[in-house]
Amino acid sequence: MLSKKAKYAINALVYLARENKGNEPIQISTIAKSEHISRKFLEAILLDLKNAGMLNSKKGKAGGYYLQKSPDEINIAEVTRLFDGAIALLPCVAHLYYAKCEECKDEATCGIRDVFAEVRLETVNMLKHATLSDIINREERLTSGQKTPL
Amino acid sequence: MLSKKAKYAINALVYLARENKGNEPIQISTIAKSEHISRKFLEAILLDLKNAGMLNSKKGKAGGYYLQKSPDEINIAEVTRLFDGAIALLPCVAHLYYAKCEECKDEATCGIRDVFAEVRLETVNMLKHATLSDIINREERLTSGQKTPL
DNA sequence: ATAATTCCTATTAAATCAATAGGATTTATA
DNA sequence: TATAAATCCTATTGATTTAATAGGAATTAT
Repeated sequence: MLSKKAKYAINALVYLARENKGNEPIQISTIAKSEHISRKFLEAILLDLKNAGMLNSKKGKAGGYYLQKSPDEINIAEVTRLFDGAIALLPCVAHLYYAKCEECKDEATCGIRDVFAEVRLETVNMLKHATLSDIINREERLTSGQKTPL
Repeated sequence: MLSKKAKYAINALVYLARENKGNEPIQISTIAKSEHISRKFLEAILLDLKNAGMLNSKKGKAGGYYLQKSPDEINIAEVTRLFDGAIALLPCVAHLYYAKCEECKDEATCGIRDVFAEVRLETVNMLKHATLSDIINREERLTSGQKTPL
């Protein structure tokens, strides 16, 4: 399961991508109210997103947060990695967070590893394609009741 | 990431499927040594697997554990669910462990949910096909250096 | 009877998670 | 230039989960 941090981060990012066409700063408390997130908790989350380069902020009165990158350049893979670490289900198949399974005898011939390598590959692939733009497209498609045209 | 319990359970099951063709009971301590797992910890894990119907045991002297179902009827999806709960990354897309995202406004039109529903579907699909037999096949293929024939 | 094994319950130490608290810093604007 | 309103930063906390450990009860082959 995703952590609450990761989930709230995604919700906040999608909110900003949806509501903030002009890129004027939006306050933490506005996002917190709309998305039903504790303001103080969200504060820390948005700061992390800023330090990761996805958001930028304006300080002081009339300050707030806005997207630093375009909505099709921010994807769910990088957000979940930022808060929850590896996407892989086993450390030995992670790329950015690789670690050896201490109990493993031979990584190269491990059938379990082989399974989870495939799972990781597919998952990362799907989450990388899930950009903020993509998510908003899905919202619109679901809202209007359309199906994917194919 | 999988919990250690889930990982150890998979290792133990694959061990039993590989080493235990005659289905005579194998002792906990034998598996623990081979797979580098704490004996006491493995004890609890194997008991859970027994209660879930995947293993059976013989008590007393010369007792031990053996597979209750055939190796192609035990898959990684059910093992990880047993120890780690839902495979889904969001509660709202889980099937067996469904729960509402409290902060969600409308599940039916949520683009985030839509993404994670796809991820879950693919993951469950892959993990269901990853049976003990399949894993041992992979081991053999990897050991002999063959590629999948296609 | 004995030894060897699984079965069962309880406890624990450490880590992680989800949040809260409080104030420092920055900035628009009256 | 004072004030209000916002982000920024550090520290703390309570609850939960994880990964084990401990100790003994029950069972069974020899």
